[in-house]
Amino acid sequence: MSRGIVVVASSRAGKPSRRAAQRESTLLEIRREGRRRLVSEGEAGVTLRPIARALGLTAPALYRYYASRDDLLLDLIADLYAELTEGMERASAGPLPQDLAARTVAVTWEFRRWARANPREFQLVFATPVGTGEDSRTERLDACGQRFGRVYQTLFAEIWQRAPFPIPADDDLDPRLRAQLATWAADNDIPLPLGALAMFLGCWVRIYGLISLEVFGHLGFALEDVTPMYDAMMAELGARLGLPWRAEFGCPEPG
Amino acid sequence: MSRGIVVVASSRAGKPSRRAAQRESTLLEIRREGRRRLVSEGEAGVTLRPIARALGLTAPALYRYYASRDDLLLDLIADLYAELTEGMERASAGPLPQDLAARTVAVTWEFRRWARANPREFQLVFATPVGTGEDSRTERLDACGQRFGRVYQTLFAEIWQRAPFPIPADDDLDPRLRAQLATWAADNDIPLPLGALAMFLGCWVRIYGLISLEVFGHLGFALEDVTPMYDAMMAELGARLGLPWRAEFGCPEPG
DNA sequence: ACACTCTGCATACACTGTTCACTCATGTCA
DNA sequence: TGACATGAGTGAACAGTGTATGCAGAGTGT
Repeated sequence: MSRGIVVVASSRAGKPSRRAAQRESTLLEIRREGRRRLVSEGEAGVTLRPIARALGLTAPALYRYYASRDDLLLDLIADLYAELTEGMERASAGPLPQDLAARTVAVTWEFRRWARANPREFQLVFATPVGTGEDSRTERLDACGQRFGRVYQTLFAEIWQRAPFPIPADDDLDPRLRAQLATWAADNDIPLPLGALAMFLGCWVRIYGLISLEVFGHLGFALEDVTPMYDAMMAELGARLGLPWRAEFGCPEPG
Repeated sequence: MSRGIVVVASSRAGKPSRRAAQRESTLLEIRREGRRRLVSEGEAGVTLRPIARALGLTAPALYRYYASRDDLLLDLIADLYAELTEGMERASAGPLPQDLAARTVAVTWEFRRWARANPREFQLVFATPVGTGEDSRTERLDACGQRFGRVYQTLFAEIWQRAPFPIPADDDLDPRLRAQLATWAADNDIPLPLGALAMFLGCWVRIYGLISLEVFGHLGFALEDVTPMYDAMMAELGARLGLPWRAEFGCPEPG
């Protein structure tokens, strides 16, 4: 289902017809309003009638723009997801290109910042079981996920290529794990040794694990403020990756 | 609100009156039916009318047992959570008490088993932002969380006390982190050095991170079957904790 | 000016959680 | 045993929800 909405054709020339412009505008308004509700009240707060009312419409009118509520929601989530990725890409491009340590810090900090600023969206994107919802959902978010993953993957590859760091030898890897890593590397043309890939996954597990635990409040039993532990983890990861760490990488701001 | 239901008084003597027994029975049926729907269709699938219909009642009747749908849901989630903890406690008690490596493996394996068998409940319990829902929710689940945490905490303390393993010195810890760990240890009478506590949190981050990523399908981009990586991680954690690892700890079964 | 498409609306349907007034069986007490 | 209170369950109703249908009117291309 879910693909019942056809993009309106613009008038033959390049300039969009008045109607197409109007459509684009209300489409934007719908997303803006929906997003506000998603962020402030969570997934359940995205309901059609209030959204429609906010722009002077009625609920069925929204079906001219989205085939279903789920479609709208998916669009909103994908938007947030894309924004996260763009933020991380910007963060990665912020420091000098050759300052890989600073770029790693900036990217991960942006990830954490976004997660803490948008806990509900973080849950929707990063902590929702697969197979929940329709396939279109999984499909679309997978596309976003690939772009997200590329940020870390390219950064990691750069780090390795600039200055290889100690990794486990292929023979030290579980044969089953080794086979999977080999498949992954081959399918995606990743020019890294298998041990480095294992290391990459290990780093991702720790970054994701710590930030998730923080966002979901599952470190409160021990830590009131996760930032010091986050800093310590990043420093350790930096050390393992052979990144020259600097004092300024620690985050001064509390909470 | 949410506490509008008073337990019916049993007749003066110990034996429950016929009515109290009946009540207990239908209460159980409600939970059983609700649980089935929660597991099979997720949080949104727990709706009053179908549950009531399943036991030959109407929806308002359920309000004699639960003050609201949220209350019922909370009960169901807490039940699942408690079952997880009990499963892990059983797993910890399975091997010989002095075989700490086997107990660690068994406990964590049970955690992973439960998470994969109940992804939706795993999300509800371990991956839902704090502050979502009412305070009673947070409160109740926190109580369950404490019991859950105790399984790992006691096991970890036993490991350390039996045979201390290398830990960072206090001076090597970030002062802010050190202070938080000290507070935590003091408030809960944990007889472990601060470095060991940092290590505990680090282990928890990795276990939680890997299992979450698996359950939420965020390792599929690289690994088809997470078990080998899980085994590798457990072996590494075991090595760090000085646990004598044995080949049989690896899980033979795929997927 | 025509025909056509697209937008939006009113209505309706089947749901949802929840409240209210009411009935009727059960339990308690004089 | 009779009187009374309690507690379980009901049907009706309310305010919501997503969604389907049919119809009006505006925008657009010929």
